[in-house]
Amino acid sequence: MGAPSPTPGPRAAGSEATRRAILDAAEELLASRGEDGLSIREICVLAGVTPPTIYHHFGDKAALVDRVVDDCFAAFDRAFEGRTPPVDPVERLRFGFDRYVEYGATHAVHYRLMFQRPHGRPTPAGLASYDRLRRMVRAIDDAGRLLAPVEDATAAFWSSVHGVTSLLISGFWTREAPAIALARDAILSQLTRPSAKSKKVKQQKPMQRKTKGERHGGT
Amino acid sequence: MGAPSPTPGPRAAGSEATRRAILDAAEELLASRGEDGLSIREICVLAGVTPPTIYHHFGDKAALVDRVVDDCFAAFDRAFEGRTPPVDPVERLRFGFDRYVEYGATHAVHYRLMFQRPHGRPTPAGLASYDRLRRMVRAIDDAGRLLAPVEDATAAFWSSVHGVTSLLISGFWTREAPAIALARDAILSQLTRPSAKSKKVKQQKPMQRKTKGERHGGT
DNA sequence: GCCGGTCTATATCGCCGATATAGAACCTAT
DNA sequence: ATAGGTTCTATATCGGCGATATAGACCGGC
Repeated sequence: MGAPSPTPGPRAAGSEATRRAILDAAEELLASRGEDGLSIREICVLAGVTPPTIYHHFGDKAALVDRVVDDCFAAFDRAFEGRTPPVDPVERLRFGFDRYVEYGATHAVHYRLMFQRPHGRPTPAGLASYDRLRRMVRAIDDAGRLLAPVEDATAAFWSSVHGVTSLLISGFWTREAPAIALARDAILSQLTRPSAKSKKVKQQKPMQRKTKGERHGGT
Repeated sequence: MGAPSPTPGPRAAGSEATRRAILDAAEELLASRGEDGLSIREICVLAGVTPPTIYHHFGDKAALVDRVVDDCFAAFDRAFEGRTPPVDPVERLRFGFDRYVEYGATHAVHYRLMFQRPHGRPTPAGLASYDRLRRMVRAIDDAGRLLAPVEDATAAFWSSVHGVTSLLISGFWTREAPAIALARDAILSQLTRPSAKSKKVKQQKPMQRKTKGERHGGT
C-alpha cells in the first residue's frame, strides 16, 4: 500500500476520484440521516460503487468513518479561522470557547462523531486540535497570567467547553442559555488572572454581563 | 393493553420472572461486552427465551435499553446514599461532584448509555436525577450563597461535572488528574460565595495550589 | 369441557458489515 | 505490440442483526 508510482496517471486519478466520491457520499448521508443512517450499502448507491470498492480503499467501515472525521476536523479548524481573534491571550481563549460551542451546536452529528466515539481512540486530527488549544493556553502562561500548569489548565478548559457543548447538543440547552457564559467564565476566571493593564475594570462581577440582550430567555 | 387482571396469579408471576431474567441478562451482557455487544439474540441465549418474548415484554430494543437505563439510574442514585454528605450545602455539592465522577469512572458503559444517548430523549429517571441536583443547588440559594439563578447554576454545574466525566471515560484523563479538582473548584467558586462563618480563610488564592510536586509531567 | 386472553416458540424477512472469487483496466518491460 | 504484474472494481455470498407473522401452549373463568 502506498507505493508511490512515479506517475499517478489517469488510472490513479480515477481511483482518487472514486475515493473522493465515497467520502462525499458518506458525509452527505451522515448529515442527512445521522450516524445510524450511514451504511455501506447506502454509500454505495449514492457514490455509484459497490461494497468491495469501499473496502479496498478504506479497509473497513470504522476506517472510513475515521476519514470522515478527519474532514470534520478540517471544518472544525476552519471555524476558528477567517475571523480575527482578540489579541489578548485570555480573550482569545474565550473567543475559542465560543467558536467551539458554535461549531458543536451547528454540527451536532459531526461533533458526536468527533468527540463522543464509543471506542475513543483519538484521531491524529483530534490530537492536532487539542495541541492548538494547548498552544492558546501556553500563550496565557507566557504572559504570566496562567494560574495552573499548562497541561492541567488545558484539560480543565477542554472539559468545560466539552461539557457545555455536549449538553447543548443533547437539546437540554438553547444556544443562548446563560449557563453557557456562566460555565465559560467560571473556568476562565479560575485559570487566569486579569492583565495588569486592564486594572481599571479590576474585578468586575465575576460573571460576564456585558452582552446586551441575552436576558429575555427564561428557562 | 394494560387491562389489569383481577388476580395476577402464578402465570403473571412467571411472566414477571421472565421479564426480570431478560433485564438481568441484558445488564450482564452490557457490562461484559459493551453497548455494541448487546444484541437481542445474545440476550435470548443468556436469558433462555426467544426473540418474540422480548418484543412482547418490551416492545423493541430501544425500550428494553430504556428499562436497563432505569436500573442504571437506580444504581447511580445509590452512589450518593450510604455515605454521609457534608452539612454545608456548598460542600455537599462538591461531594456530589466527586460521587458523580466516581460513578462515571467506574461505570463507563452505563454512563454513556445514560448521558450520551444519540437519540437523547431524557428518561424520567434521568429527569429525577437532575431534579435532585437542582435541589442541592437550591439549598445553596436558600443559604443566600448562590451567585446565579438556580436554573442557570444547576445547568452550569451539570455541564462541568459531565464534561469532566466524559473526558475521564474517554481515557483522556486518569482519575487523579489535577484538572478534575481544577474544573470542580472553578465552577463552585464561580457559582457560590463562601459562608460567613468561614471568613478566616477568606479569599484564598482562587486556585488550589496545595499539591506539592505536580510539575514533572511534561507532554 | 370448552374459550378467550396471556405468553412463548418456529420460521422467516430485509438489512447490515464484510469477503471470497474473479475479471477488467492500466503500467511496465521486453 | 504484447506478456506479465499490479491496481482497481463487480458478482455473489456469508453470518449476524432487529423485527415480525404465524401458530401453538398455558391459564383462568363460564
